[in-house]
Amino acid sequence: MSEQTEQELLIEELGIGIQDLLSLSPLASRIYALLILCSYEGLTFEEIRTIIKASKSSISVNINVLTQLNYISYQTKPGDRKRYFKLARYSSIISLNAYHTAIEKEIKILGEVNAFNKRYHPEKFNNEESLGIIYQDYLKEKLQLVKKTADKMTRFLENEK
Amino acid sequence: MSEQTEQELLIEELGIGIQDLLSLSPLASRIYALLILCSYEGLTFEEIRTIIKASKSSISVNINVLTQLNYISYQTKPGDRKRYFKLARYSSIISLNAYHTAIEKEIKILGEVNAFNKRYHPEKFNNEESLGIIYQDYLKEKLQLVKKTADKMTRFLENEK
DNA sequence: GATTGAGTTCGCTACTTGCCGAACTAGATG
DNA sequence: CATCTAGTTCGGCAAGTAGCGAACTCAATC
Repeated sequence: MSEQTEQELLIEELGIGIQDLLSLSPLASRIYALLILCSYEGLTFEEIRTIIKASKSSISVNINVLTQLNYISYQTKPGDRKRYFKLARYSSIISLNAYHTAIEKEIKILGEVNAFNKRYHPEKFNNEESLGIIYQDYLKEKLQLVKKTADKMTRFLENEK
Repeated sequence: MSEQTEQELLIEELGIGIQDLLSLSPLASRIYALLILCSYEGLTFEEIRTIIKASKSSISVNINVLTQLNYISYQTKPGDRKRYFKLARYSSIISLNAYHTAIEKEIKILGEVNAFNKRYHPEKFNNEESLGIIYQDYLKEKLQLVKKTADKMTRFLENEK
């Protein structure tokens, strides 16, 4: 299988993963996937367009979304109007942070649910509390893990700057 | 604030959380949320309908979806045609397992991406490998955590049967 | 055997999403 | 100042979703 074909298949597969994980549009996910696979030197608007096979307008909109979210960034070169798109340096950390926030919210809601049950259904709380607490612990551990990973990544990126 | 009002607010909040987390429809998520809050004795179709304020048909469809997915189940009583819906005993474990599968898939894709980069962009792999490996480790730890939690819950539920 | 009650099925509508093409803008370059 | 190139904006269309109401089924009861 050629690099191109292999890349195309990976973009589709990875794209769907990204779509589920970050809730981006299919096109935005494919662009993100492409830049994960080969953005070291940066790809131009036209290069992205040819590989992804979508209209100028859609590419434009979705590149802007990804830029806004800090998932991608671009460089320019003197005497060259094109922009060279690549993964944003801290993109992985950005998305981990978004995940961190989501977990915090889940913990908050779970706390409210537990409080509600404790107050209005104390009779069944023996049961619920324990399942609730196991889940609460799980969320807290996950939060730790995410934070630890983000820190590890930051350290790594700072080092090789 | 009355129990009712508080419950309604919690259903909305928790419902949205469930919707994002399990990708269920808004209505299915609200029903699930309701049963999380007060399903110990089981709620009838009509009770659910009055609290959630939706049409019979929509309630029917969404209850069936939740049942299919093993998130909820029901009991019947002799000489009573109604069904009494409640959380399925293992619902939390069911959803943790779904999550487990999703993480495994993510690990697989990440492996493919790393292999692709190693093969076609070895020059930049020093960098990529390290970020890739940090993320790989993170996913593996998360997988462990999910498994551990599911086991803990299973043990708990077996015990108090 | 007619009626009631619990739930299902079907057809429809309103809304949202994702993308496209065509027209446009703005900053170089001849 | 005209032109070319990189990218944006706008209007619209096609497909998918969520939910509704009305008609239906099927079992139990009178």
